[in-house]
Amino acid sequence: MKPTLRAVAEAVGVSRSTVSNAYSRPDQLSTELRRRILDAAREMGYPGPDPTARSLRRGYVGAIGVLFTSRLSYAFTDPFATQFLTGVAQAAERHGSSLLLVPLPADAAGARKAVENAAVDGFCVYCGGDEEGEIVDAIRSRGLPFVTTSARPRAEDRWVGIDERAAARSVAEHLTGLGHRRVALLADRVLPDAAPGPVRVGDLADVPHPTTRERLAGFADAFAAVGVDWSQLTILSATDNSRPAGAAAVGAPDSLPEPITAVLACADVLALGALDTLREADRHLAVTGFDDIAEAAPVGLTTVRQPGVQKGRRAAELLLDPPVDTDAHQILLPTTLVVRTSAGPAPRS
Amino acid sequence: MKPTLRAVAEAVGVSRSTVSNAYSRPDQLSTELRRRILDAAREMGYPGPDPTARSLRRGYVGAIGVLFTSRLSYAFTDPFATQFLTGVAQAAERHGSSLLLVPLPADAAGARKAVENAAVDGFCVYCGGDEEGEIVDAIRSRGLPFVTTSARPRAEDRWVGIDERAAARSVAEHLTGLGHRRVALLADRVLPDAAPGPVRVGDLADVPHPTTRERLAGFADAFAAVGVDWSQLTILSATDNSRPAGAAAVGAPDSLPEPITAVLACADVLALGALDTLREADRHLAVTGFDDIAEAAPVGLTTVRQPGVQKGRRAAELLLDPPVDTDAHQILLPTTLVVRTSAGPAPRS
DNA sequence: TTGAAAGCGTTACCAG
DNA sequence: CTGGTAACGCTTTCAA
Repeated sequence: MKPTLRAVAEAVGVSRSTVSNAYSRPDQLSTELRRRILDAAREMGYPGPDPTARSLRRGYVGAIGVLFTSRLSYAFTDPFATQFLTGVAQAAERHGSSLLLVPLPADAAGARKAVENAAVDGFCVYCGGDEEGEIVDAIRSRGLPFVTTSARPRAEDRWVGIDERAAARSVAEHLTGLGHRRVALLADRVLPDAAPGPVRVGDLADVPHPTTRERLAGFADAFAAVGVDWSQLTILSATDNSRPAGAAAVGAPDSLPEPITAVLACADVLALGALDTLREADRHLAVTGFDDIAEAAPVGLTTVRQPGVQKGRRAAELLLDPPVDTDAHQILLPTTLVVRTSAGPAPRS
Repeated sequence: MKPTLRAVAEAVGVSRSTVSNAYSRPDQLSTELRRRILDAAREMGYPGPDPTARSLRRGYVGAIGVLFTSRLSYAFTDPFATQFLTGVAQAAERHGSSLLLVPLPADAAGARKAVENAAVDGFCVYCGGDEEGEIVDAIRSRGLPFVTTSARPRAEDRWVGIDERAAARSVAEHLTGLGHRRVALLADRVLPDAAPGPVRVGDLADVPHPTTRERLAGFADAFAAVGVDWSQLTILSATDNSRPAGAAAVGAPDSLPEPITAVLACADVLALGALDTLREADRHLAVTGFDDIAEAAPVGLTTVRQPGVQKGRRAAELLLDPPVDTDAHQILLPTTLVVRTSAGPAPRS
């Protein structure tokens, strides 16, 4: 039986408040008495105030939650997610908070429940898909602060992110500038249950994931500007945001519905996978990525850089000490086109 | 003002227990009543039972803590730590638990406090240094279960790990087999405040970190077996367990106290750093690592593989559903010597 | 500087 | 199946 604060109080012969003060407000009692209490506590094996009870009473937990749409183990496997988490961890650490990593079940009800059960002071919503609405709703009804990082939210909510569409457009323009006209766009789960490979997407609005939607739209913008419209673009869907899934999605490049000269991926990991497949097939198409993860540079991947660590850090800061000025509640981070060698000029046809 | 369970009860005209049951024990009331309660709750904006209050009452949190000795952001940066976390996350996820990542301040008192304040059901102690004693002590006095992963603990404690010494010895024997006799051992913080580079270590017992101590001992075993004793080995200390720190520790290879033909690192990241420096200096020494992280294969690093993901997974499992048989509370994982190209035969002198 | 009283929001037990 | 009562372990006024 663990001793409680009460037991210590009785043993020392003081009131519970005094013992509590000995731990939490040393200035409220004499050094000598405090010493006596702490000593007695140690002797009795009292481990200090129970964190749960303390949280309940104080209304403050000392931890922030990070919500992952995909499997939790993903968090440590995906390079961009890792960058983001590093940033969050930096800010949390400085603030003295812990990080609660919350895996979200795929079903909306389960996700809601996960949010409702997390003992935290606020949430970083990392990359929600279409279920983000449900999640945000659950957080809001708990009355906790949160920061989102994908599609731009309501004006009153906190957000840190990039201009997805413009960023995507910038790589795509690089490709149109190089003469590419027949291209494939590669993204994770373009449509809900798509098999790996080409899919028909009648309308961009059908794409569930907002970030993917924005990036595809950005790509499309650039091609539209040179007279290539949406229906002429090949869309490749991966089953996952991972290198193998990217490789699988490209499949047999020669059997694609349309001949292409370039692949524009919505993430570096996908682009890397595409490169794997193409190298295997000995095809030399132009490939571009998105994010600029560490693995991109060594293989010369042309991509758009977004500051992942900073994104995480600023998200956590927004949560932990929000700027008084509400105008500063939404932070737009810069992106840069990083031109390397993976995307050369289109072959003259 | 967030509504509470009590408010819902009053609104519906039932007792608090009934509302509570509606959430936590659906079988305790009629479907119809439950529906009415849940509907009313939704309407009032009641987000469901407060997680903190629930934890206090139930005596169960639904989260396990992972304790990091080094900076928290390390967790996502260090490849081996990442593997470990992935494993922990897998197990936690399956069990429906969240992961609380707890950064430990460098000072013992702070670390103790961090442990005492974490609202969790148990701890995975990842890689404690010499302060592990203090930490384990704090956990124990809270009466929570824990699993450690470094030096083998008391018989009654849970542990998952490898035979550090034998594993280290196996790489070292590979090197002695190749004829190496004058070598340097490279490790993270061999002595408490060592500057990067060579240090004198009179006695292995002076090395604070138990894992490092074991690995160095294993290396030494192999060399002792061929007549090279401890005092003839050069010890290189890094300031950190990272690639740059490894690079810095090797410093100017030609200015080392003794000429060497090989560097045995206690971690792949350090070995990688050493390789960076040596390549820079155009020196072609043999280099070996430890862990077999993903980056090891591409550069042909000879190393010892330990199953990182599995280590994390089994640690978490040991915590989440401990085997009834206490004999199974300590799990020894296998290691394998992985011979690649980074360590060739010693030059004939 | 100390202590008494009043919760924080739940859930468990047990009687009805 | 329902509801009253008593905690869970602590912190925080507020008055002494």
